[in-house]
Amino acid sequence: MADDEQNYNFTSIEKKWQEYWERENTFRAEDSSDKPKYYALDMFPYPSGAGLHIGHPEGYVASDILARYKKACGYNVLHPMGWDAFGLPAEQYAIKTGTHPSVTTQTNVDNFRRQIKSIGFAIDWEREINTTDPGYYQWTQWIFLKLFQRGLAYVDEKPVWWCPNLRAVLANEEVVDGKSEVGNHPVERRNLRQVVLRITAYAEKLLAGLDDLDWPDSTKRQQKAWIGRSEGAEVKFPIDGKDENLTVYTTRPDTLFGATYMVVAPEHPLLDQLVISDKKDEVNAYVLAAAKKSDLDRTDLAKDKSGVFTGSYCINPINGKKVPVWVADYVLISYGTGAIMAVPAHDERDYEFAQKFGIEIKRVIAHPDGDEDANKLPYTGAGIMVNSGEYDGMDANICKSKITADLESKKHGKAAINYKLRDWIFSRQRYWGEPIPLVWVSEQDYQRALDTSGLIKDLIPEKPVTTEKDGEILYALPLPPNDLPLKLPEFENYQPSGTGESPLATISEWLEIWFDLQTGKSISRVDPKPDGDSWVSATRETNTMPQWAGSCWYHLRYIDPQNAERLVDKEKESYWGGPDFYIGGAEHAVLHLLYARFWHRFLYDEGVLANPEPYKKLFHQGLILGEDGNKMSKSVGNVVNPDVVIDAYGADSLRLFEMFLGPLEAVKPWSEKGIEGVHRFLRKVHRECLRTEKHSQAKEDNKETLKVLHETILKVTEAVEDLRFNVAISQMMILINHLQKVDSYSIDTAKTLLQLLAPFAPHLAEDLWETLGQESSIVNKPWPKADNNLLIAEEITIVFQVNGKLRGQGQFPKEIDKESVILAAKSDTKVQSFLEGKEIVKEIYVPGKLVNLAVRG
RNA sequence: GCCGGGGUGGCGGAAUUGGUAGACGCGCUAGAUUCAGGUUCUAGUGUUCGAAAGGACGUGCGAGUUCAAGUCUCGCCCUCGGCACCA
Repeated sequence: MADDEQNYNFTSIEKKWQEYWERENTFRAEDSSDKPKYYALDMFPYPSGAGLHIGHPEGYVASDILARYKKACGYNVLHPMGWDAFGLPAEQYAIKTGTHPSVTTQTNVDNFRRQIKSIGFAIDWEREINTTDPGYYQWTQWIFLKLFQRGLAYVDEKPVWWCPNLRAVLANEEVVDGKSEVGNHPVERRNLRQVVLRITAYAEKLLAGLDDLDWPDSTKRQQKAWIGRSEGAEVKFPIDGKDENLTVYTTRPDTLFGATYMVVAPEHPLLDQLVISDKKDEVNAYVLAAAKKSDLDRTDLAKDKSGVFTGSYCINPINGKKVPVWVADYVLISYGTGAIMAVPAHDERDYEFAQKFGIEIKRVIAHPDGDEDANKLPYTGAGIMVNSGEYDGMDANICKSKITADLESKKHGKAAINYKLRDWIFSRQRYWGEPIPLVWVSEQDYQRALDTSGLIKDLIPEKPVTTEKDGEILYALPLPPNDLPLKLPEFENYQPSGTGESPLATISEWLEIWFDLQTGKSISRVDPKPDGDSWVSATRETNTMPQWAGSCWYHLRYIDPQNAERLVDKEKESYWGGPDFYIGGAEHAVLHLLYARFWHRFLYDEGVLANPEPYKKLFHQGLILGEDGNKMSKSVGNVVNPDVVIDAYGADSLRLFEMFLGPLEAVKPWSEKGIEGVHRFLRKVHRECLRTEKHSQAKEDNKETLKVLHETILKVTEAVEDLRFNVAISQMMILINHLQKVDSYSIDTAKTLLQLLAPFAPHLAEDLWETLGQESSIVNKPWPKADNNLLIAEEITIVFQVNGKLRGQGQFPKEIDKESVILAAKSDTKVQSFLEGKEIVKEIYVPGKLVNLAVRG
């Protein structure tokens, strides 16, 4: 290596410029500006104790390159960072060690911030947010109260994982192979009181809103499938011998004549009435067995159908025929009406079931063409109606609406739309989450609240939210918004309550309160009851919110992180709008991205926001695997720590390499050798830019240099716009390889290269920019523009093909005509050797590119 | 099972969207610099036949369209994701 002064000392360079950017507030986003705005958002991390993983920076570097590029293009750029810091690991750590989750969280956040800063991102750190700050979750609670007020929150019993040994509710990820992750104890499904959000009320809006989003198609498809809209009909089947109907939902009303039996879910409310006394024991046993199965068991054991005949019959409304009613767990209570009409001839599951239990299979749709498969059942395609009375001969698809209309006119049914989407269980029986700002009062006190004019009355939903506790019906009342945040109480014991309730249920001085029906003020019942009739005794809601809550609206808070009056200032929101670019893992394709769209759309409907959709442009970065091609994991021991990489090669090399690995969206393995390659490239840039003797003697560049330079400007610009950073980097490598080879080049060319490199390797670019005699930071220098005139060479190479195979080439002036080129091709000796004894049947000329002579013989 | 990506050198990946396949990087070979290692530089590097000039073959497999196919069409194989009894 050359002497020390010439060394690329990335450690000191990176430290120097990180301090400079912080001191100068280089990346502060201005709230009002004449410039157009650009808002680049990363999915914010959960600050785990393990620290930053090599996968985190991949997305952050991508958004940072865009942020820096847009800044150079003259935009007012917002690139913020924050912490999604509520969640299970901090609580589990607290249970184990007694350390308060807020302490753990603070330590982890500090570590994450240090690591992220060490990579040199163009982040406006004044806008840092943390979902566990009361000043933040105050507004999470505020949004919840809005949802509550509009009747979009309710309370219901819902099944959750319960571990009798741990006496605690477990999250899905705490259950591994049907056992608790901690201690390997058996777990079961158990119904517990849950707060639920009515996201299904937004199914149609969430579906329709997808159309205009610039998102990966696969993500849109997943959301569509998750919402699962289907069109069909609800059909009423009178129960034989009873004055009652069994209502089913079907997407195939055209197959109604083929309905030879019916199935109700084991949880169906009419099941008791349907079961005849002879069958009671058998059905009860079946229902009990089904109840023990989790959703997963019921769906996993897909192959073998089971069920029991109830002994009852229904009347098919279309033809008056009697059909038996069965109970089977392949029908789910949560979808449609919890009951189906089974058409074995035209549905695979019904077919399998009918085969197994010897039930009639009646074909009602004929195969449209008479090939060998024409008689094969089940047949689920389209066709012509048969065995269907007056409908015979009609096209089945057309018949769907006709039969539905006919049923409707006889009041036997109606057209219906169904969704797979379920309401969102919004409560967790945990400590480390946002407290839900509701209190529970008696029926009389609830009535009084309705009759008492004051703050609370206006915040109560039209339909009361109730729950049953110890045989008494309790009514939910909201805390007033101006009393938020409802803070998590300080607390020493994080052990589960043992009853399935949150640990908060054990803190009686927090739980039991005096509540003012007029103002919503509350104080602990440890204190004496205040004077005044409107004070009543109440208990707080002890559930907390799920981790999703804080991430449902954080994109808004970055716009106005300190605002104590509103969740976001309306003017600022209309200036910044939503993120112009949002990047994060594909694992959030449905849950986070759907929940956030729901809240955002709700706030828009409430007039709080100006835009209906939060994330216009979305991108998923691909996973970075370990060097062995496996997913990085501690147990395999293939985890790469960014701190170690930065120590060895510097942040610029890390940034560059994460982008050079391959397409941003692709899954790709890490490579130690590979990072050495990009590190060499940076060293080469460093060395070449400091070779003053080489560019001081040249005021101008030769034509070839200019061509390569402007090609590079063009390609890097296009590649950055298209998020093809790997291609941009290889083009910069081509340029530096060229500069290294020529005897001299202008200092402007070196500076242009630095500008192109700056978004990728900002520290080195800044440092060399300064060394080359510039006055200030490179980040605000306007992005270079390619000169198209310099891209066109005076001489062009045209290749000669015979029958599509390359046989020669020639240099021509760029204005050359077709005839001359073809003549030249034919005179080429090598081409001639392939033409010998053959007849030319066609001559193709692609201007400026190639000649192809098609020959025969 | 259904839906959706993807199969290009020893490896990561390029290819102006039908027009010179393998850019760029890694690795490897040889040489120069060096006491040596590292660094840096030069040349080479798809397979195969050939001493060479050059030829043949070549983008998972098989067909097809075309003057021309990694790119378009059809069939198949493999692989990676997502969903999974949704009536």
